[in-house]
Amino acid sequence: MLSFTEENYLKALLHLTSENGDKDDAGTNEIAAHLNIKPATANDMLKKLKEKRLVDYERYGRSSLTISGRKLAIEVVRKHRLWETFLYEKLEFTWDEVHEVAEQLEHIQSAKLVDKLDKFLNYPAFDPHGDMIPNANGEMKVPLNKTLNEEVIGHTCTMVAVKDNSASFLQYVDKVGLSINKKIKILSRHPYDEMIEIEVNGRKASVSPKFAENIVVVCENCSKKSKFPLRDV
Amino acid sequence: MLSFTEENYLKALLHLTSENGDKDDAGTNEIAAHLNIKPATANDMLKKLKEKRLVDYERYGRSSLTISGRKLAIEVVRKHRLWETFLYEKLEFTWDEVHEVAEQLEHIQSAKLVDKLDKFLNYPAFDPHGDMIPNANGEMKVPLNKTLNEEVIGHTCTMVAVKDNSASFLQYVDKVGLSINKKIKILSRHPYDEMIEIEVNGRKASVSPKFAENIVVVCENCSKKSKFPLRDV
DNA sequence: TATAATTGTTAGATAAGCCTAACAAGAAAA
DNA sequence: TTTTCTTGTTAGGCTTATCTAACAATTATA
Repeated sequence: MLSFTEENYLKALLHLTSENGDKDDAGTNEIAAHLNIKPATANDMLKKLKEKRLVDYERYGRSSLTISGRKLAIEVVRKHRLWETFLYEKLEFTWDEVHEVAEQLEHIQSAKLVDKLDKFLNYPAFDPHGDMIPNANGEMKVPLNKTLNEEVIGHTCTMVAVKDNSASFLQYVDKVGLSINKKIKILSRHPYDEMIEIEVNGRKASVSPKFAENIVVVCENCSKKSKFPLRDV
Repeated sequence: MLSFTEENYLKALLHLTSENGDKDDAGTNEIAAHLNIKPATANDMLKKLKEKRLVDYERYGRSSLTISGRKLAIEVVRKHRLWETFLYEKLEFTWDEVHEVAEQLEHIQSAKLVDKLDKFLNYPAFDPHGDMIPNANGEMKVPLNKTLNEEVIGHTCTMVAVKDNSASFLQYVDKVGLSINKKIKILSRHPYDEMIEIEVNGRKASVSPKFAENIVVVCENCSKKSKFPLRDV
């Protein structure tokens, strides 16, 4: 069982490597800065996590997660984003309030809790910030930054974000029955005026290309790649 | 801000005093035993909590909570029982699984979270074990162990427990739309056969005295006393 | 390549929360 | 009332996670 602190180091390492792009390892100072602690402290912890076989660390070298470390880190990220989604969707928190509380909730130890929460939220793929939520196997759908207007007929996609934040547009979105994480099925497209027939929550609606242009979606059928790939152990 | 540990000491003291009846103070050994730690450790903490004005402690004397200590302890109990209710009612946990996870969740710091959770659960008065949940002011309704059959016409009561645990009875309970924490309004009683007309979730139903005899309720109108009274500060 | 700047490490200290072992105070019993 | 038992306290240690200050290795620069 890991301490809160240890979990936070793993999470930091995940974010500094796989997540924020190019690099696949991180320096001690960098890790310390990310966690708002001193390099000396991070150094001690890296040695401890190396002992536990969660981090690859060598004296004066850069550090990265082992496979087991990565798995645990992804589990923490999964919990964080599920809790953020819960706070936002069920408890009326605003998107900017969720992070702080989720930082605490992500450390609750109970496999059953996470799985039941996931089910309760209907297996969301994205949190209120639009970040991907790993599923129980650590896999994620990578968003393709497609708009609803570009979606293939017959496919089912998930709404990720809006491009237009005006009150009038958001009210329209609401009226159609759409919101973040809603599943949208593309039924057809009228050749005459390009109007798109969609289905949301079993309810049909017809939207214009202009409207569809401002809805960002990810298509479950089109993308399979994981942001934090969990190579086989 | 209190640590998890400090919160647990306050909770222990609350349970050893106001809750479990007669005594209104607790000995050092008793507190230590309740928390599964050594008396020496408890002794240190009692001195620390006295410094923080949360506990009344004197050398070689028995300890009790101050008004502020009691308030904080009740807040922890409130959170514990709200989380138990959430796990049971929303996440399909069984009543014997909720405690362990709630022991962790009760320490999450966020006033907004507690209040929103309370609202989300529709301000429940009892947790899955039938224990009273303090409201935002630390007040609780004391159950009177009344059965539905004894309830006054016109009053609204809350279902707390069942006396008969047979499958056939529980299915009947379910069919009528009843479950723990459901609010029941007593509409009338037919003089001919003593059948009781009730309203649950806006739905009317007619139940027999035999049925009503096996439903334990607490009447919001009949009891006002708090189990952990929060005297005025 | 020699020096300067950056980055990483070690040693020693502190605070929280726990322990054991020895001792002191108070209560009960002889 | 003296002895014994129970209860509570103190002193000194341990671990985790943090710090500062001094030092070492690596990398960049002149």
